[in-house]
Amino acid sequence: MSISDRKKRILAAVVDEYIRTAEPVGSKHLAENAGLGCSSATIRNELAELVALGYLEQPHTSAGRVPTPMGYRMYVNELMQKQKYSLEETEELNRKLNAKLQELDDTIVSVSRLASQLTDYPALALTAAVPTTVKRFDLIYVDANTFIIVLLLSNNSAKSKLVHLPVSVDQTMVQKLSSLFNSGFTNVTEDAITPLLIHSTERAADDSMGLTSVISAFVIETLSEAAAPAAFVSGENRLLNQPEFRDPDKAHRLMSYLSGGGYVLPTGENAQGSDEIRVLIGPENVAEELKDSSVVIASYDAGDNTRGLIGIVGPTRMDYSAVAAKLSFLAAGLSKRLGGGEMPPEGMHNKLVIKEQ
Amino acid sequence: MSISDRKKRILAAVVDEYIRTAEPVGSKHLAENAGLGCSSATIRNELAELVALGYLEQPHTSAGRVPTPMGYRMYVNELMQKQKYSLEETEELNRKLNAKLQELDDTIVSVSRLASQLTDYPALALTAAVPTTVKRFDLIYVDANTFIIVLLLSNNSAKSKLVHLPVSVDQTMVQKLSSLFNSGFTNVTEDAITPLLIHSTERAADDSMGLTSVISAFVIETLSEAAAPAAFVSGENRLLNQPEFRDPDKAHRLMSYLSGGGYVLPTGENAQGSDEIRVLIGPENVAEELKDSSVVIASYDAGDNTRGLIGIVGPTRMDYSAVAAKLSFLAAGLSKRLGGGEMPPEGMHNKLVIKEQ
DNA sequence: GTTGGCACTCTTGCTTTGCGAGTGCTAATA
DNA sequence: TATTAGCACTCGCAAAGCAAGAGTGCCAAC
Repeated sequence: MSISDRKKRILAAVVDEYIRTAEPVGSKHLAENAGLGCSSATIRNELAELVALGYLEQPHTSAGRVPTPMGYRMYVNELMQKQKYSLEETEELNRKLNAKLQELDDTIVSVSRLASQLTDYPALALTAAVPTTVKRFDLIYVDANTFIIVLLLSNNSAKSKLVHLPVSVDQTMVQKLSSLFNSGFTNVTEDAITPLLIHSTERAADDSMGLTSVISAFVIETLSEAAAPAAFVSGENRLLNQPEFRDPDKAHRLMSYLSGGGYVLPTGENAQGSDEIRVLIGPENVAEELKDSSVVIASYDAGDNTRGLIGIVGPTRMDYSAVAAKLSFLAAGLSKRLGGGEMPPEGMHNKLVIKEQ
Repeated sequence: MSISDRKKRILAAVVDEYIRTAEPVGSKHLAENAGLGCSSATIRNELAELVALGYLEQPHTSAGRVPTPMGYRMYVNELMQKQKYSLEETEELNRKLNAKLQELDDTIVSVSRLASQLTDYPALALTAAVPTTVKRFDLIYVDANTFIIVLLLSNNSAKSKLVHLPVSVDQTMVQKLSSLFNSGFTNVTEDAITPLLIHSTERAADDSMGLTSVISAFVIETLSEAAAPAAFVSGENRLLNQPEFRDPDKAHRLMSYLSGGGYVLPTGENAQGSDEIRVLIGPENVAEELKDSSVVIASYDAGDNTRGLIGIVGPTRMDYSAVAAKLSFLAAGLSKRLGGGEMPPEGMHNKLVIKEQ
């Protein structure tokens, strides 16, 4: 069912104002400031209907109106003004992003931190879950008691570990193991590495010192670590900036839920989705702890046809527009760095596609 | 100046009770519950003197007494009952610690997390600052455009990085570089790797493709990363459990200070100190943000004659005794794992040495 | 030096009260 | 029929007032 154009304008004005001030907004204020061209009485009538329709509610008789989750939904889907960044702002963002992206290793962590900084809400990041394999093995003989395992992974990273042994190994044994692992343990995922395989390798190498199991343990650990989607949370404490979290108990509940890990982000169905931003408003969230918060999620191309997620948590009274724009920008930046994606061309990254849940 | 024995007993009772309840404690309550064997009137006289001496204060006339930082200091130095763990408790702690220590990599992070969990205060960890060098270089030739750099560091860890090149290199060049780096870049600290050294290596290798600079950049980055003392904070949000941080602004201030990094821990002078626990009470802290909080710090043996720090932040009304015991236990566990230290024998790890600041 | 007693102080929580914001309704108007 | 002005009404909120209770300081007696 559609609602009149004027109702939409009024609803948008209410949401905008409420986002700004966190105070219920009244008819008089709208008449004076929203430029709707009608009197407060008219607006009152419209507001009453919007309440009846479920888009707004009043905390109590004779307070102003406050958006319901349904009201936010409508706002996000249809009414919200898309943020446009000026050239300078784009450059500023790019500068910040690039500064973060310098630090190679934990790109996602630092981008999530940046997201939190930019939005002043807590941020979450979920790395893509990619089935990973070992592409190549190297064992570097250091001395009789020491060698280094080097794994080249299918996600194009190299992992290494120094192994110290109580017994001595000779160089030929190291070479034998190296070639055995290269033939038997490459290009298979973690679950293909069975105790059976390990055992047969051990026999083939004539290894009585447990080297085989040390190496395979490292392989298994590395693969599972690389494959598991890791979750990061940053800036939890920014919640305390929001008036709706002035109650320390409430804040604490959500914060400990957040630092418990990012189960917040729906891990499924992020395979396809492209540049769209997903918004989960209040009760749309599955987790009980999030029932009166909102989550905004962007997904990024993590390479290998996989996608990771980056998101923001805040009160339902969230600046959806600004948050969506920023996340979209960051996700594009991540995609560019990690996947085959491209930064959206100048002035285009504001073309957000908001997908209804 | 020393104070009477009874005053000490009263002071201890006040601090204990205040730690427990966070409420100012009155004379009547002490007379009834502290087992001091004298009447409330007597206690009132003593309390008045303790106030005059600066160990206690009253928030306002006719409220109970509250310890001053000086009062806490006295408590920590002389009065506090050392926590003793029963056999079961020791085992429980050991079990938890060992569970954490399984996860190899970020031992310190997980121990700091455990510390926060156990104490219900935010925890900090600072890894030891060790000048690190490369002991050995390996370059693994993967294909014409790809090779892996493997560094064996003086702290007995191996670091690796996959390098992808736009141009092709032949295997002999990789070998040449490998031997050059092994002779020129090993056993020197980061600051010995000058642009001059890099440049001369580049010429010696006849490298026109910038391989030398890629490799040396990785070396420098790895060394500085390994050498820099990293700081971790966990469980900031537990602050919100403390009544003194019910004011969201206050909590927020401290929390963002904390997540800004662990500049909280005095990094210097941790070289020698052994099993002692250091306590910084309120204004004894240098950082403005900590002036009405307390910090408890234990140091652990991180091997190579270096020591790291692990600490707890909380209100001055902190359960010093419990915190000190737990930190001491964890530090001993870390020392055992990382350094040459030993777990204190059964029933001995309660022998805390509290060092005055 | 210790204790019981007592008047005094000051916080805290509760209830009361007045105010103002904002509404809903009605009647007049375009 | 849609809009507007006017007005009475409701309700939350903050200031004010009040009673209770906790704790003190002091004094006189032991």
